[in-house]
Amino acid sequence: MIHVTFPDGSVREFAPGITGFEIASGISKSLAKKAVAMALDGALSDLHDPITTDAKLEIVTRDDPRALELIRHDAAHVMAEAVQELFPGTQVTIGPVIENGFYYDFYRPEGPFTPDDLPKIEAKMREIIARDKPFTKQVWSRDQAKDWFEKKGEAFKVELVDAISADQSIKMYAQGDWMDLCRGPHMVSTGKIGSAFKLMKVAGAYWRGDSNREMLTRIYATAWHTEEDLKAYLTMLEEAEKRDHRRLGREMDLFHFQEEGPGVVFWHAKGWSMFQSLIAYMRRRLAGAYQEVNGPQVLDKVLWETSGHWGWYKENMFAVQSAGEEAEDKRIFALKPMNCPGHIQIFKHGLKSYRDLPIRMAEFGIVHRYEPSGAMHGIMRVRGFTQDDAHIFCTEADMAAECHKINDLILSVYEDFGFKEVMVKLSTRPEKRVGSDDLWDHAEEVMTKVLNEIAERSGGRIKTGINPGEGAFYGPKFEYTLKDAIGREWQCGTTQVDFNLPERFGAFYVDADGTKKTPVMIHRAICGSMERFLGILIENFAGHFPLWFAPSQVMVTTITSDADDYAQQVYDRLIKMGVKAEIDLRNEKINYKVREHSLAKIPLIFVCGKREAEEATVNVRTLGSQTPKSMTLDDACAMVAADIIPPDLKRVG
RNA sequence: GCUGUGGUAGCUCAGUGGUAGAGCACUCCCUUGGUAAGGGAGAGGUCGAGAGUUCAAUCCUCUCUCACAGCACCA
Repeated sequence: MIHVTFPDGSVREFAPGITGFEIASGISKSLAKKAVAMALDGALSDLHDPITTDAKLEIVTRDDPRALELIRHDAAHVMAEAVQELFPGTQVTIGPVIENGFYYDFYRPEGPFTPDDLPKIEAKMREIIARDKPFTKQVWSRDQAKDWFEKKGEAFKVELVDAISADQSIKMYAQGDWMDLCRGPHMVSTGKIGSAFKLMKVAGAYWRGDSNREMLTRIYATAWHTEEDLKAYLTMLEEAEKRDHRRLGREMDLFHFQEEGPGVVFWHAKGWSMFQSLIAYMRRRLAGAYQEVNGPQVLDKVLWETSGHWGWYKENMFAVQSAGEEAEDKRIFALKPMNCPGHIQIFKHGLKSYRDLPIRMAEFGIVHRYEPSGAMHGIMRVRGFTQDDAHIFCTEADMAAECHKINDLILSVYEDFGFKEVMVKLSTRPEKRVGSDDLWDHAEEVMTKVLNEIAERSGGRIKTGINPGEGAFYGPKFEYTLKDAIGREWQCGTTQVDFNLPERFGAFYVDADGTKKTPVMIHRAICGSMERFLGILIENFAGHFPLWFAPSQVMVTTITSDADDYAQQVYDRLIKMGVKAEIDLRNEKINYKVREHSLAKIPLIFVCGKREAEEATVNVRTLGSQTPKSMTLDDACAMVAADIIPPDLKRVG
């Protein structure tokens, strides 16, 4: 007999081999009817699997949160069946569950699916679900599975069977007449999938993610417990689209792109004002600890050969040469893709003593990288961008302390922009690397210790983790990922220890004993790319920036032209105070002006009418509020003066 | 870079093998209106670029380019 423990703690005895379904049926008919799967010691499995050992058992019903994964997975199988029913000759490959849904990759010699095919496939899926055929499992031998797929012309499945390690069984799941290789588990029948799903889009995807292999046609879909959940998800997508930085950038007149400059940003006045606010803020945060420098934009390729970029990174670099056909100077220069070689030249200029270390060299460096055309995305991924870059030249003994200093700064900066949830991950040695194992052992040891200290000091607020093998070839690194207002994660900051570059360039300092020593170099960025960080801010705030960061803070506007002079005085005063104010004296109704400036997401509208002019007041309308508030001009100015102070300056009082 | 889909006025988009249309925005006129669109008139486009087919191309074909979605990439 085996002992089965139920969620309420009770234990019952059963004969070995009893199934979850049998147990559920024994409890109640309705439970058996509602059950879709079971969890044995927390692991989901098929309801009809035999239970052979003592275990904790939970009967999983369709409304259980864990069933969602099953709904999606089952739906993927149904999608594959629907496709093969509608389009014979289409090969199935893989169809995993992903965040918010699932996809299935198909191979079609006659070309990819089009969006027009989706409604047909979806209708067929609903038909299959209505048939409500049970999912049944069989364990096959490797040869049997290969043979079966070969006969069906499923070359990709044969490859998958081959890839399954010898110690694992080959499981085949059938739903009616249709059968697929699958790890499982599945629900009891296709009918349990329900109707809250929708095919979203078609896309190309490489077989096994390898750009040298076949391009498959992928169908993405979303699936949920209920129609309400589905609707909520679709609404969320619409919301995300509304805060797309490319759209807001246009609507708020921040920047634009045009054909002649793929991947480079035309910053308009308001966007540039934000850009400058960000840099001004960062400069204040660096003051005292860092020296800001500026390296040249264009340098002889020889320098990039020394740094190794010309070998490693050439495909991503822009070469620059005299454009004159008659020019004698045929030297090839490169537009800098990184700032480090420039900083090392500055470090090398003049002898450095151990007393000078650590030297923290910062630059808001503009770099150009030839990104693949398909990689570009608004201001998030561009070919020309500004890094808030710094390089710290220090001794090995300084490393841990410097990493901590950087960490404190990064977390504090993120918090000033309202990002409280941050994840720090340590990337360890990759396969291809430079430096001895001893060196890596030591560096990883130091950084692991730092990582643990970061987690401890934050009191659990900062989550940490390890990315094994993801380090740079020249050293381990920390990567900082923040979470935005709608839960998306963005990797921004990075701290990278480098044993390689200082040596390549022959950088050294004179140590206490008079000998030459190679410094350790730490690369670090906080925002990463200023352009991208601004994009993240735009989407995070959906354009509703905190007052201190808004590119346009106050709009002064009038109700009638009688108040023009007064409004002008208000505007002048705000400008003198350093407020980013604008004035709108147009002969338009106040409704019209309020609507326009609200849509432009200007945080404050100071409405001036005849009454305000007489009483020296302004009527303050805050973005998002329907009820304006009358204030004396002095009070309104005092309020604005207090609220435009950036958070770092507010801290010092 | 790969697969697919697109590019028509500043923006959002309609449209046709006989060289173009709407709404908003813009300019002017009327209107001076108290918190999310007052009314009228006007101006504005080499239909992404090049080549081809055709009597005729914005429309069909090809090449290029840019954008979008996904993949791949992201020292």
